[in-house]
Amino acid sequence: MTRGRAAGPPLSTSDLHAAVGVRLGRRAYRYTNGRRRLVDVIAAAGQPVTLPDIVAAAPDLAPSSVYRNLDVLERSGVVDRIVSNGDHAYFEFAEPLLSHHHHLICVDCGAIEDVRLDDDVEAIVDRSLAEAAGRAGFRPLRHSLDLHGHCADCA
Amino acid sequence: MTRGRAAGPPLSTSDLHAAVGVRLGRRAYRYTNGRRRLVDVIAAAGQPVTLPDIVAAAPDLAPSSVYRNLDVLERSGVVDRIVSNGDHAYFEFAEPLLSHHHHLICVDCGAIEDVRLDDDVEAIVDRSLAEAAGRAGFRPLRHSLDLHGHCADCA
DNA sequence: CTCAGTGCAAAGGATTTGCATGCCG
DNA sequence: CGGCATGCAAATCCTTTGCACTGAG
Repeated sequence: MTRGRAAGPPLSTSDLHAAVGVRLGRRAYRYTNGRRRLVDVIAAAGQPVTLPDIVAAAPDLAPSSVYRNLDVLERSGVVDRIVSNGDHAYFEFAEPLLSHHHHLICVDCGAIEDVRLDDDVEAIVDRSLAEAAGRAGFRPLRHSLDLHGHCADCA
Repeated sequence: MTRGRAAGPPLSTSDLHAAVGVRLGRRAYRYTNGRRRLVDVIAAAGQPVTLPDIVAAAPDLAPSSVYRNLDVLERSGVVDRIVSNGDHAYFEFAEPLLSHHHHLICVDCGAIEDVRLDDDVEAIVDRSLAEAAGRAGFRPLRHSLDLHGHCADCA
C-alpha cells in the first residue's frame, strides 16, 4: 500500500490502549488480549486497514473473531468502518482517537488514504452543511469529505 | 476538476434519454428497452435508489439484468454508485446529468437525500482537496461531501 | 464458577456470472 | 443474420452467526 505522510494517532501506544480500555469498559466489554492485538495492528498501520490486512499482520487472529471485535470496537466508538467500492470494508480509529481527517479513495483499487485539511476550510464546510441540514430538518452528527480518483499506484 | 453547473431543474425526460444514449453509444453499448425503463425509474425517483426500490417500481425488470445494466450505466458515466453502511448500494445519475450536490445520510434508517452547497464553498473545498491530493500523488476525479445524522423522520 | 470471548465451520445475503434464448441493429 | 442483451438459476465471496470450548475475573 502506498503511504503518504504518516497519519498515525496523536496518542502514544499506552495512551491509546488506555483510551480504548475506557471506551470498552463503558460498554462492559473486556479488553482482552485479542482486542489489544487488533488495536496494535490498526495503530501500526497508520492508515485504514481491511480484514486481509489485519490477518496478514497477525495471522493467528481468527477472521471471525476479528470481525466480531471490530464490531465491538465500532460500537464502543473506538473504530469507524469505511465502505468503499472495493471488496472489503476499511477500518480506522474513530475521530476522538484520531484527529479529524478525510479520505482519498481510489476508484480503481478501492484503497483509502487519510488526508487533513486546513481548519478554516473545515469551518466553512461545517457552516455551509449546517445551513443546508437546517433547511431539511436534518440533525447533523458528522461530515465525511472524500476525494475520489486514481491513487499513485493505479495512475 | 469537479465543477457542477449552477443548481437547476433536472433535464427533461427526452434530453435525459438523449444524453444517456450518447454516453452508451460512446462505449458501444445499446440503449435497449430495459435500460430505458431503468433510466426512467431512476429519473422518476428523483433521489438515490436501491435495487429493491427499482424492482418495486418496475417488477418485470429482472434483478440480475438491473444490476448488469447499472454496471453498464456506471461504466458509461450515467449513474454513480453510493455505498453506505446499509445493506444495499444506492444509485443516482452521475454529475454531468445531475448538478453537483451532496448527501444527507440518515444513520438510523439509511435514507439518502440530496443537498446543494454554495459555489464558493465548493471552490474552497476543491482547492483544498487538490492541494492535499497533490501531496499524495493522487489524481482527483470528484469529491463527495456527505453529512451523517438523523433525518427529519428519525429525529 | 460464571459468563464473555474465541475459533471453527456453516450460514446469510447482496451481487455476479454461466448459459440458453431473444432482440437490436 | 451476428452478436449483444436478457432471465433464470447457480455461484461467489465478504461478512455474520451457531455452537462448543477456553479463559478472565
